[in-house]
Amino acid sequence: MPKKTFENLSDEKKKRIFDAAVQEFSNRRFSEASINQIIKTAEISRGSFYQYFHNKEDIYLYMITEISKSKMDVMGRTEEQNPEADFFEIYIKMFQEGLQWSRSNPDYYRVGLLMELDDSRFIHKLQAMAAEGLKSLSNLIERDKRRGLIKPEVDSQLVVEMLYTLNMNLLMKDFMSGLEENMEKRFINMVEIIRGGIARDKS
Amino acid sequence: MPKKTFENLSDEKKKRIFDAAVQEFSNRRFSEASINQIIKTAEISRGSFYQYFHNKEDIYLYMITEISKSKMDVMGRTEEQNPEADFFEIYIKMFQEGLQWSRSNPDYYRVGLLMELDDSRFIHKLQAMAAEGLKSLSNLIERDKRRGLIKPEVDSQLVVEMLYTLNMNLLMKDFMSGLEENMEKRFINMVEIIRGGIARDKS
DNA sequence: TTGTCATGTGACAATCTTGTCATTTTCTTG
DNA sequence: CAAGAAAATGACAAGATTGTCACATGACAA
Repeated sequence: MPKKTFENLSDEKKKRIFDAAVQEFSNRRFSEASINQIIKTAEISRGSFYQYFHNKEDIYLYMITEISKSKMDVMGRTEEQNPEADFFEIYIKMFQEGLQWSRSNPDYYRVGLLMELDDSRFIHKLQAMAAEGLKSLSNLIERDKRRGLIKPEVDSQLVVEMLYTLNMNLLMKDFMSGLEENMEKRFINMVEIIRGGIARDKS
Repeated sequence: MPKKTFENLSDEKKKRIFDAAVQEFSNRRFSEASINQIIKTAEISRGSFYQYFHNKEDIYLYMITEISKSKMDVMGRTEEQNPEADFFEIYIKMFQEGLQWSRSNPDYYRVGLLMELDDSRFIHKLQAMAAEGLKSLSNLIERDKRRGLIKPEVDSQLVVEMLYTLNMNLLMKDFMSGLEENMEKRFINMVEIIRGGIARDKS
């Protein structure tokens, strides 16, 4: 949590600092990011920084929170929109919306990917928290089991992990290389393979 | 390539340095690993180090090469052993052998995983080279297509990537958390899902 | 105008890092 | 044994990093 002194700042200055943080954390992993760079970009003094934030973790958390807010505004309502859609329809839709969001907020998106790459204690805690969010997905799979769409013996948690892993890997490659041409096609391809692997045999 | 002065060293000293490098690179990513730590562990002076190697990349490459040799001695013959086995049988066998190798050489194994996590230019080049090795796997899939075991429209390259990604993710988790109880079971579970997704419908 | 108080500042200490180089030590060979 | 070659050494330069702290500044109220 930023200190009270930070809250007191003008919106303009707060934004300047936030943007500087995004700039840094979207180019270097948390453990490699430098406060020096942030204060240089934000044009504040070293002393000020420590008057606003306790340390690097503090500003990172602040930034992540802000970004999450922004993402929540755009996404997170896919599930409610089509209550009748099956798991894979919803999942693909979510992917596409995520893609759209990442295209309009490339920096925020890069922050997220770099977070995935980090291996500091601190970041691992955050990742664990994020993983909680995946539970709702496995609930969807369970529902489709009851509907008779998915084999009952399938480990839904495992499937969610698989999809998440493959998804992340795909985004990561895109992020690193910049080529994303048939990314969506590849994504759907992968999802279809898994769907085929867990779908209940038609009979 | 290490300098000639390094080659001239006694086997004992070479091993001492190699072991020190393994110790460091199995605990920190390439970009974070410190030469200081290596020379301290190996008990050589700073000057000596630079008389043996050009820089950090140099010793890393040397170490990776040695590790690869050691792994090649143990693995890499799975495919030839059962020329009649189908792709998934071979793949699972490979995984199991790899697991065994990693258990008898945990440090080498950690080096490999940390390499996967790094994002420096240098390491990316190495990763690209390693990826070449995956081609032989997609050949196996192609063969199984011809055998009528796998749907002809499947993108074999994509399947290999999926398996590789999932595999890595599994190993990584194990690496981080230390719990590996039902790892093999989970692995087979995942592989079976993909197999089900690309297998030709029985008819 | 003056006193108070929140805020801004950058020099500083304390740690790191890599790569170099003049010097010393050890080895080898005539 | 003695001279010349090869190897080992660690101090050093030059560059980072984070967090602290004594002080400067400026706003606001009495």
